[in-house]
Amino acid sequence: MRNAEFNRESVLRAAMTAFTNKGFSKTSMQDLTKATGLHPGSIYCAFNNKKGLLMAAIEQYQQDKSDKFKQFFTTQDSPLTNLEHYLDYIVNECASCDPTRACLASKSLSELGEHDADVLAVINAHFACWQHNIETVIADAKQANEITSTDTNEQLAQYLIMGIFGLRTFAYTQPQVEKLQPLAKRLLKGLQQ
Amino acid sequence: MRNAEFNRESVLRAAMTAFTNKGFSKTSMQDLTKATGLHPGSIYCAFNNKKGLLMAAIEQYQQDKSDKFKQFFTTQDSPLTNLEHYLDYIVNECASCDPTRACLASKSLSELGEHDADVLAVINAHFACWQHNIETVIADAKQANEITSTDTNEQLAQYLIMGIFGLRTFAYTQPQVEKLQPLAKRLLKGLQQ
DNA sequence: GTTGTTTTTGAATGTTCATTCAAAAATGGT
DNA sequence: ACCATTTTTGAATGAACATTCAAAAACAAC
Repeated sequence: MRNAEFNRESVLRAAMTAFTNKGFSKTSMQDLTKATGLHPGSIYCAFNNKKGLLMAAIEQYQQDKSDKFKQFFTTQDSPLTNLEHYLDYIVNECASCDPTRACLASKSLSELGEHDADVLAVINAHFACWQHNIETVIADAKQANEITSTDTNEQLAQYLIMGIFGLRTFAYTQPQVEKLQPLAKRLLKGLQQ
Repeated sequence: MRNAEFNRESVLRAAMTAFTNKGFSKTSMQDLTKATGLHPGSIYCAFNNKKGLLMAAIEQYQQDKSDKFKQFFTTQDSPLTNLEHYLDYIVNECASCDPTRACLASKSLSELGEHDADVLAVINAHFACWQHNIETVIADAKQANEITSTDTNEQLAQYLIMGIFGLRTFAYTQPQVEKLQPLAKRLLKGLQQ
């Protein structure tokens, strides 16, 4: 017996960054060995192949994003206030020049989702987790009478997810905070109808 | 002197489909020669290289989409009715299994936009054209008192574009019409606030 | 019909890439 | 301390790829 030397999480976060930067195809194994500090053989031993590393990275991404999400919604403020702060955070993320501002899941979905069922499954799991987290927040907001819509939590959560998808794509072409902010505000208002 | 034998538009539409299917990186020159019917040398003679063919294809895409758009808004119905029909069309497109349901511009943006200024310029031109077309429609709708918002046409157009971006991405993961339809309706309602 | 120019053809080129593998090193169990 | 097992190492492999190029064919102009 012998345990792997490397730290799995930090390797996966390095891979996450690399994949988010260049996309799956354009990220070479050489890029990945450089980013993770692992030699090719180690990567293949631990993750099977390049695709396996991507899938593991997306799973880590899900975990990290879910943790971050919950940070925003375990405060003493009201659900809707938290949601505003969450959207502010996303707007600033979109407007930043940090290469990690892109969503690894959306990017991988666009690149591979239609042609690779394995990757699609991991991505769908991520979005299902996200949707579930949002549904919980919406339920809380309804209970607090901050949302009075008669639509299901599922529908409202999907609307918000759609909006954030759109915000992210929009920001690729026009990343100015002063343009993104009003879009986010209008999105939030849409929850109330 | 000698004129090229091939029909430029149909070659570009074939390339469009190929690129939309697999993305830029995964579409090989072999794929492209098969799809277009041109030999490698001819492609390089006419478009410089693979990237040149992509850019020309995106320009053709802009033309085709703009034409299609205008079809929807040269009717005897009111602007807002036309807009509804337009969104219905997009919803059905998103829900279909046609590989061309993806947007070549968004897909290329996600894959190359951050790393290639040439491609980004062509994509930005496409979206600017689209935004301009939508602004015109919104101006018409305001004039017909179908939209009373005090926001600028630009802001409202950007909101709609963001929404359609989001709808498209959302449809990758949940392509059922019955889920997309309500999202589109809510999007339209958002124009009125 | 001849000439000059351009396109077409498709095999050849050289690079880049994901993956493999066998040897070496490291570790946990006893 | 020793064995069994696993990981690490990094050069080697073979396939896939974008691009080039020189010869051939097609055309327009006259």
